[in-house]
Amino acid sequence: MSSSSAAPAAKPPIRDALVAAAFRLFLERGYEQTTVDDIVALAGVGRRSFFRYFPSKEDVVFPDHERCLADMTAFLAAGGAEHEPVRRVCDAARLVLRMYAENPAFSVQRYRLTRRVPGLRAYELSVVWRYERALAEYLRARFTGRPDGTLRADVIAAAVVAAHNNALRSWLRSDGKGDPGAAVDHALGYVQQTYGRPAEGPPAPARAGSAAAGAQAGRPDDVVVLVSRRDAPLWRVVQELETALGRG
Amino acid sequence: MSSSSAAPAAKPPIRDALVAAAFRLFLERGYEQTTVDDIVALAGVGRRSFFRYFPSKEDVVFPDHERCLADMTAFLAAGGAEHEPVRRVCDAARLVLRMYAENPAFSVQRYRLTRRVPGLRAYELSVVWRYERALAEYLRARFTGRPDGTLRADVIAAAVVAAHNNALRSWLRSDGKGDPGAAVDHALGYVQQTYGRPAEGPPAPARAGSAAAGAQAGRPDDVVVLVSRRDAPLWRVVQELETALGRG
DNA sequence: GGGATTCGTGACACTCAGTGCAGCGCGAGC
DNA sequence: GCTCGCGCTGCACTGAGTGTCACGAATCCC
Repeated sequence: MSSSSAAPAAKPPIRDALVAAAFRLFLERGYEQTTVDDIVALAGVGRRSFFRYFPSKEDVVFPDHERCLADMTAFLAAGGAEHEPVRRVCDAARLVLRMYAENPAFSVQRYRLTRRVPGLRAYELSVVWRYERALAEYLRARFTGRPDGTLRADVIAAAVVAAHNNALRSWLRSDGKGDPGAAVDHALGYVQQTYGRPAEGPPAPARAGSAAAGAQAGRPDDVVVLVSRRDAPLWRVVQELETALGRG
Repeated sequence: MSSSSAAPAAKPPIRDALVAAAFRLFLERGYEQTTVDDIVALAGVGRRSFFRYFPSKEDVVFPDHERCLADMTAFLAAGGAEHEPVRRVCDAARLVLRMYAENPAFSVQRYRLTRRVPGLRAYELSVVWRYERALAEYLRARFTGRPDGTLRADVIAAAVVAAHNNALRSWLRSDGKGDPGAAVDHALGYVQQTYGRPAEGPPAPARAGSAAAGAQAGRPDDVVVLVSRRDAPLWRVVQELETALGRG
């Protein structure tokens, strides 16, 4: 997937032009110092068109969250009861990370913007809240009948979002260097270990005694679970890890 | 009510008049159907005075959150290290409940309002976010030095807020009947039982990030579970492993 | 006690986000 | 060719939020 080129049917070039013009100006002179008229002037379109593509000025800063949210709800709706629920919502959260990781430079710029501008921060909160609600609703459905179903669902959803954001933000603060996936996996692993029951129904795919390796299927959420004794020498663990990953 | 007389030191009767007029109109004809001019006309003050007391139209709906937030930060700053941190933030969360419980009728009306109006919901999110940040900052300070200090702090703060809100909202949905304190205690008890160590003088010995491990004694859970993405770079996995083991 | 100061308030003017509406170009179909 | 539909534009309007100035009352200083 080379990003741009080709694309015989880039349906809205005007939308992209608006995003590009907006970010150019936002970074140049700041968000609040830039009016919608400035943006449309630079993009070369009419002012009314801006609001046809984005319901508000804030929306242009998060042009793909709506799609990502739809992806997440679809992902949760599709996956039935085959997987352990906590693991499922963790995987759903990884979809958000993937969107951020697709454009590291863009994500970092946006992060700096949202940190400085209170209005954008508030907007981002409402976006995050919708993700959290999607996760919570899924968990509520899976937890119906349990003693504290909705409470557990809400708390776990909040924990997943907080862990995801903790790792994501630390990656964004480091200017998008390194692998955000590992950090998010680590953070979500913490939550999963806290709330997830080890196995249920059909067990999670990759389990093993000393090291696990489901080899096949390059699914993006393909993870490895390594179990080791705490007092094992580090070099031994690493060696085992290499074997499990099939590298080295 | 002979209004005038009495009240030797009701410092801002005008502020209260604005809140009263605003809620009267909001409930009568809706939030967005009410303009600031309508409010100031009913309150009998100039339009400019409204924005002197409330920075925005949304703020008039949450007239006491600023004070409550100040109370919470003071509470957290005052209480030193005598108490167990998780219990401390749970107690801090109860301050918010107390504020809601002081005026049940008002709280219920406001809840119905914020549920219907997206703009108010977004504003409330930003308020809740500030509470959560206060709790998280406190926990971060208490967790400095621990393996995943900031991660744990953020996750626990989010869990506390989610549990609190779960109970609070269920109370608000029931029109403020019953005792909200009991429900919130139950919800916070769940979080406290999940994250809080039963008692502590000196900090807990060794806990690992993605791994559970009481350090000493050949307890059967004295193992490390590492969850990682299959395609993560090896050096990153090793780094994570070191963190989890508490070495490095 | 009288004049200067300060502070809270009101009134006017202005910017800018967001919306409704009417017109205009442009490709598709009968 | 004419029309229908669609997307874009321009224009006018509402309403939130801000800067500024004028007025009145309480205060302070002499």
